[in-house]
Amino acid sequence: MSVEEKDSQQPAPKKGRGQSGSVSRRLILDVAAAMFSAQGFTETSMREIAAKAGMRAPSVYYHFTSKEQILSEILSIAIRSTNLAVRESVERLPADAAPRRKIEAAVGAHVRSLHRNIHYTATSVRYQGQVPQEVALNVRADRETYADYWQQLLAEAAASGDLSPTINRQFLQPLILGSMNHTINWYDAGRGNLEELILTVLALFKGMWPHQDR
Amino acid sequence: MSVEEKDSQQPAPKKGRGQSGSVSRRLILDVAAAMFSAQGFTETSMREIAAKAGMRAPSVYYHFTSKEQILSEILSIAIRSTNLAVRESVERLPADAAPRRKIEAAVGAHVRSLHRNIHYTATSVRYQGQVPQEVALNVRADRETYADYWQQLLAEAAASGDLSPTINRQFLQPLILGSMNHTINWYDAGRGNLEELILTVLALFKGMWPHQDR
DNA sequence: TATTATCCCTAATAATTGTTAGGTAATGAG
DNA sequence: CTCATTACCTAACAATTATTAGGGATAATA
Repeated sequence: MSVEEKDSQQPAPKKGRGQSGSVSRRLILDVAAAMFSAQGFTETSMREIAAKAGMRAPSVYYHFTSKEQILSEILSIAIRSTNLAVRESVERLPADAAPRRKIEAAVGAHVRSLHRNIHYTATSVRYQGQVPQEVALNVRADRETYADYWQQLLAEAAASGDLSPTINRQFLQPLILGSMNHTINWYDAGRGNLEELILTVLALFKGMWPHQDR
Repeated sequence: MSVEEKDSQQPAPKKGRGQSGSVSRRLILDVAAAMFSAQGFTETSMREIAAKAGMRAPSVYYHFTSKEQILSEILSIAIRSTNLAVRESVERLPADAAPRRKIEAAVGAHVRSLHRNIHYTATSVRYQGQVPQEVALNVRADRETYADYWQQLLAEAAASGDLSPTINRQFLQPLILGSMNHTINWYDAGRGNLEELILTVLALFKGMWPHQDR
């Protein structure tokens, strides 16, 4: 109350001797994600990360409290961005769209999101259940939120009879997400046509629908 | 010629002060595979491996020349055993079996092999293209042999019209293998029914066949 | 019994790791 | 100009790592 109020003002504090703080922070995340996904977490040292970000290892600790925090933020960014992209693509459909159309939209958005920020998502996919405990706790909520959304989509499809009865629903979600996630290991988005990959995934998964017509 | 010939005789050298050599060797591989698949390669130390095998770290070097050699053998065992199981299951079919039946047999054998030696295969799946260079060179041949076999199965199916034309064949193999391989991350073979998982995979993939009937 | 190969041991080494302590140059505010 | 904040730096540390050197006990062989 007694202090000055500085509402809706970006501080824009250009200080120090190097880059702006948030720029360096994002740069560290970017290079760390690239190296974690290519070599692995433990195989990447703080000295390597710092070097590629144009600084020395101890300077990284000005932006992050530990190496694990870097990993934790990378995983959160990956999961949240995919979660957001998938939701938006589904909500962009007509309100009365069939569950099958929603799931097809979600598949496309998931694959596109995977390959748009490949370094982040590849790190996320590669470290499922293999991250240090503290990191796992931080990311668990984001993971469950996303998994729940897919379960909801599938439950809608099942309720409306859009799912083939020969499909065990318990296995469906991990099978679908797993096969999409695995594309980060072999699909080179720089060379190929991502939309064609999505169409092939949808064609391959036609077995989940009771009618084969489109 | 001048030396004694001991043909077809197992040496069976029970010596030293601990277990028989080959028993310890296999034990080291088993515990290492379990820990590599659970924690990762770099996150597992030679001291830990040795402890679980009932010895001290330097003793491991009596059986293996390096930590990387242990990883290399684990990967080879995983790939070779799956390769063998898949081939045998296909060759067990009638000689004139349709390509579709062969692929379905291969899918079942692959999934069963994955979950039979889960520690070895999980290590293999998790370290695709992320292993030290020397290890990658040793295992590359085994990997390519197995990949070639699948390409052959798929080529047969395509030639006989058993493959849906809307499927991009270039993406088919990695998509199929990827979704199966990813089951090691979520499917608990101890609890569930593996054969039901296989049936669900086959049902889900029905989109690859031009006719939906069976 | 003497010998030898096998299988494991203790002790030690050099290298690398994540992280902390404490300092310094640049910038903007007063 | 003064001063505080920001964003980096060098130096150093304790811990852990894979690996080597060299030794000793066991058991089959001769």
